[in-house]
Formats: sequence, C-alpha cells, structure tokens
Amino acid sequence: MALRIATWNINSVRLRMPLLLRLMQEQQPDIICLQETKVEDDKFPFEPIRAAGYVHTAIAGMKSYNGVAILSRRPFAFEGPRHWCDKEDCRHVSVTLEDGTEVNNFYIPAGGDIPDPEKNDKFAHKLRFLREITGWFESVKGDGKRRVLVGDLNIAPLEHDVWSHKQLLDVVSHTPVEVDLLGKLQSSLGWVDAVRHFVPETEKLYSWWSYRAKDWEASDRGRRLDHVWVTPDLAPTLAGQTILKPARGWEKASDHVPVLVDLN
DNA sequence: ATGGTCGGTGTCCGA
Repeated sequence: MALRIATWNINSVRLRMPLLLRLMQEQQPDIICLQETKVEDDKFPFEPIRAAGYVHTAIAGMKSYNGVAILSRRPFAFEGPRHWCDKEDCRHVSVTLEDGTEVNNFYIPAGGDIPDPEKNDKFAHKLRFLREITGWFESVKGDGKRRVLVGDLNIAPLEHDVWSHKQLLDVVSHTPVEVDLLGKLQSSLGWVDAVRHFVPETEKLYSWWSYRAKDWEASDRGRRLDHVWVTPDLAPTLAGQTILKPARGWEKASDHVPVLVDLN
C-alpha cells in the first residue's frame, strides 16, 4: 500500500489553517507531521482537520512555543509524547501505524545564535538533544521495527543543503559540531535520507528561507533544515520526494515549506 | 559588518 508522508514546520497551526487545508487538498498526504504548532492541546484546531479526513491525531503542544502534531488518515497507536533533556517542551511525538511502522516527528532545538555550548545554553541544549535521541535509537537497534523519522531537525548537513557552505560554517544549523552529531544520529539505525535518495548531493536543495530577506526567491539564501529519513528496510520502497517550494510564496507563508516523501 | 521579519504574547522572546 502506498504512503505519502509530509513534514512541515507550520509556524502556528491556527494562523495557517487555510494553508494546511491547501496542502491537504493539493498533495493528499496520508500523514502530516507538523512542528511549531504553537498551541496548547485544549486549543488545538481539530475540527477543520478532522473534516478534511485527518481523523487520527497525536499532538503535544504548549503555549506560545514549539509544539508537534501528527495528522493522519490512517489509524495508528499513540503512546504519548516523549521528553528529552529533562524538559516537557513538546518537541517529539511518535506513533505506530497498523503495519508496525513507527513514525517519529521531531522539532530539534534551533540552538540560538552563538555556536558555543559554553556560552550559549540553547546550543548546549541542541547538542544534548541530539545525543539523547541518538542514544534512544541505538537502544532500540535490532528490534526489527521499520521506522520513519521526520521533522525540523534545524541542521543542514551537506555542503549543498545551504546557499553558501563557506559563509555558514560558523552559523548555527551548519556548524561542524552539530553536523557531526546529526551524522551520528543518522548512523544509529543506518537512517536513509529519503530526499537525497532522489536528488544528488551536488544539487542545491533548501526547505527554509528566512523571513528577513527582501525577496526570498531572488536572493535564494535557503537551508535544508527539514528532513525525512527511513530505516534501511524501507529504502527499497522509496518512490519519490517533493520539496514544495511554491508554498514559500503562498499568502501568509511559513518560512519553512512542506517536504513530502512517497513510499510503496 | 550590519540588520533585516515573523508569531504569540505581552509591552519581549524565540525563530
């Protein structure tokens, strides 16, 4: 059975409900993983989402910051949110589909501006978060479960995942220390980057463009911060990818665009 | 080298 999964840092699910409905109609994903929903669970806008056919939901939200959600047309089991770094800051939900595939949706800490964990607690948090989830996946290695990992990982690992490798080497999201830790996370279960599976590493690829550029499209100073990974047993089922760049030009756009992957 | 813009909330913080 085919599965289309989408990940999107929506930057407020309430403000961008019309865009979420547009994504559903245009792309017909089976599963949508959202980050930065920025809403408490009792205020989550279930009604329009259910009406669009996404009747299965797993959410973990808080006031003002962070927040993740999995919206699905397929049934799943939800074991509740997981907590990392001794914080309940709504950065991860995972569910298990009926065929046993586990879907993990992460919002990894952005890490602030200064790429030094000694001087910047936010960067220290980002590095610790990466180490903790790596340890978690290493601990479940060998359990035979098929897994998908998606989300705003807030790291652009490859040279051509950023507009200028040289100019971003000291910029949080592309520094060697976090790229190295993302590589260790990727090694934990041998995760396959489902988008780069189809697009050569020599080709520029972005999923985020800053709000601060006068003309995001003309300057095109993007970064690929949003990812879809699958465990090696799922790699043969990969059928396609879409980074929905036009969504950056939608009215009242998020600064991130949806990333979609098709599995057979 | 600098500052630029968003969203949610509250008169700033985090991205």
